[in-house]
Formats: sequence, structure tokens, C-alpha cells
Amino acid sequence: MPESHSGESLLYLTDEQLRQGIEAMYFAYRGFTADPDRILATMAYGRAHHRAIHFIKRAPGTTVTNLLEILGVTKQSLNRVLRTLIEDGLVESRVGPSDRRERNLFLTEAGEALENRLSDAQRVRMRSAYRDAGPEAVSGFRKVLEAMMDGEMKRRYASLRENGS
Amino acid sequence: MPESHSGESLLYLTDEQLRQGIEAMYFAYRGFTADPDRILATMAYGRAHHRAIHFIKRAPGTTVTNLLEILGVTKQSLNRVLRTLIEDGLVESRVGPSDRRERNLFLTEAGEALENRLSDAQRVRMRSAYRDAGPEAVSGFRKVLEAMMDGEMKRRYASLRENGS
DNA sequence: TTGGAGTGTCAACAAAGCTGACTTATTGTG
DNA sequence: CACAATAAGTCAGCTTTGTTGACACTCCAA
Repeated sequence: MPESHSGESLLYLTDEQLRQGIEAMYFAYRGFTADPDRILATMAYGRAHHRAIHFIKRAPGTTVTNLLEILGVTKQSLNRVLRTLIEDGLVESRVGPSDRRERNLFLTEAGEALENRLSDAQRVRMRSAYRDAGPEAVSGFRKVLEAMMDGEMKRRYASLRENGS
Repeated sequence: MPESHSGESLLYLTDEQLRQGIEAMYFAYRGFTADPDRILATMAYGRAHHRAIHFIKRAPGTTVTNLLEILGVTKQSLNRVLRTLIEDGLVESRVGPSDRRERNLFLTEAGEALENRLSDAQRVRMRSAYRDAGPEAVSGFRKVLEAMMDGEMKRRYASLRENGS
């Protein structure tokens, strides 16, 4: 893949082409969230619950403060979501073993089960989009997305990649 | 950490790789909306106003029903937003020339000005992401996004592309 | 022992979505 | 013409998810 002429053809990107990219991003994001949203709507949960569950699954034992930073919401907002998840037995909050002010968050079996349903639905769509677009498109997709993140988000995203995989 | 995922390696897309795509989409979308959000926060507007302005700019003279379909929200929800935009003199609502039940929506000069500020901000980020990622990445990005849309969204997206460009 | 960090919670509020039930024009059709 | 259907707008009320601000409690570290 020659990167050499990268600048040139980009110089001719019109506002109209950029606008189409913006609209593609908007419509695609709606597709991206549609499947989990449908599942969540059948229970008393919303997208905020999904996000919490997702990142607890991703980094089991994470603290509340850490989750707060990843999600970028206020403590009060997250706490409302977290509280219902704990009450419903989807999330377990354990007192931190070294620092007992901290709470380490884990998914229970029921929590894992819901997380699976949700991310399965999302992965099915993602996988099919990847298949339709082809392997080279996928790496381009990822490159543009990463370039589109704020510096702070990029940091968070990268730190998750270190843990995972 | 092998970075190169091109070619036949797609057949072996792991759940973990898909999960990274999901997270990239999540963080990127936040970057995508961050700049307009910052501008909107300084006035009494939110993302819903931005979307209305965006699509009126895109399809001047559009009817309320058409906008409703593109945005996929209820009449009541859109109306609340539209009403403030009309009151504030950013949007003009003209009685339809052929069918007087319809209202054709247009941006006023002030509306155009705000639209420009918002989409400039968004385009700057988009352009810089495109430049960072390179031209080939851009076409891949667009391919995956289109494949990720729901059928209905894809239709709406395509119909906008016909008009524009 | 005291300051500050991590957590949880109360109250109040706002944005933006929703449902359901209407009204008012206007248009097209039988 | 009469009437049903369509486009738009509105009222009331509810939900989710975000926000501030204030405060309490626990615990770590200097």
C-alpha cells in the first residue's frame, strides 16, 4: 500500500464530499446502535446501561472513577445507572482489596448473559458490514475512526486495546 | 502486536477485533459531535437543532413530513425544535405553493450563518481525519459506514446523495 | 490528625426523545 | 357538494440521560 501520494488526491476533497462523510457517519451510527437499542427497549434499560455493561465486561474489576473517565459522564449520572444494574443483579460491586474506598465492578452471570446478547447483535452487524466492504475497507475504516477521535478519547481507546487482545 | 490485517485475515476476525471496531465507532462518534456540541452549548441549542439545520440546508424547501422521515423522530419532538428555530429567525417556513397544507422549510441568512459555523467545525475534523488516514482509507471508511446502515437509512442517505453533489 | 481522594446520595433541573388525543387547514374523491 | 384523508401544529404527560451543587462517609497518606 503506497502511502506516498496521500496528500494529492485529498486536496480535491470538496465540502460536498466531506458533507457526505458527515451524513454517512450519522446514519451509520444509528444503524450501529439500532440492534442493542431494540433489545434494551424490551427491558427497563437504555444505552447508558449498555455502555456501562460493555466497559465493565471489557475491564473487569474497573473502579467507578475509571469508568467515569471512560464514559465521560458525571458521577451522579453513572451512579443512577450502576445502581439499577447492581440492584437487578447484573453487576457486582466489591470493595477494593488494597484501597477499601474503591469499588471494583464485575458482571454477574446474568450480566454476562445480557452483555453477550447485546454485543452479539452488534457484532453481527459489524461483521456483515466488514464482509460487505471487504478487508481493505476495514483497515481504512479503522484508520479514519482513530483519526477522528479527540486526543483524550484516543488515549482511552488505546488503553483499552492494551488490556484486551 | 501484528497490526496488518489485510487480505484473507478477515476470515479470522475474532470477537475481540469486532469489539475494537465497536469501541472505535463509539469514541469516534464522540469526536465527531464534539465540535458542533461546543458551539451549540454557547447558545440555547442542542444536537437536535443541529440536525434540523443540517438537513434543511441540505434540502432547502423540504417539507416537515420529509424532515420527519429523515430524522426518524416524532412530529412533536421535531416541532419543539423547529418552533424555536423559526422564532429565533434561523428557519423560515413558507406555505407550500402547490399544496398549501405543506410547509417548505428554508434557512434564513442567520440560519445559513450558523449552519456554516457548525459544519465548518465538523468538516475541519473530518478533513484532518481523512488527511491523516490517507485516500485509500477514506474510501474504505465510506464503504463500511454504508454497509453498517439499516436498509431504511441507506435509502435516505442515497436519496440525499442524489439531490446534492 | 488532618487534608484530600473515591464513592454514594439528595434535590433540582434540562434536552430530547416518546405516546395519545386533539385541532385546523386544505386537498382530493366519491 | 360532502366527507375522508393528509399536513401541520399543539397540549399534556412521561422517560432516559445528561447536568450542578451540596453534602456525608470512608480511608489513605503526609
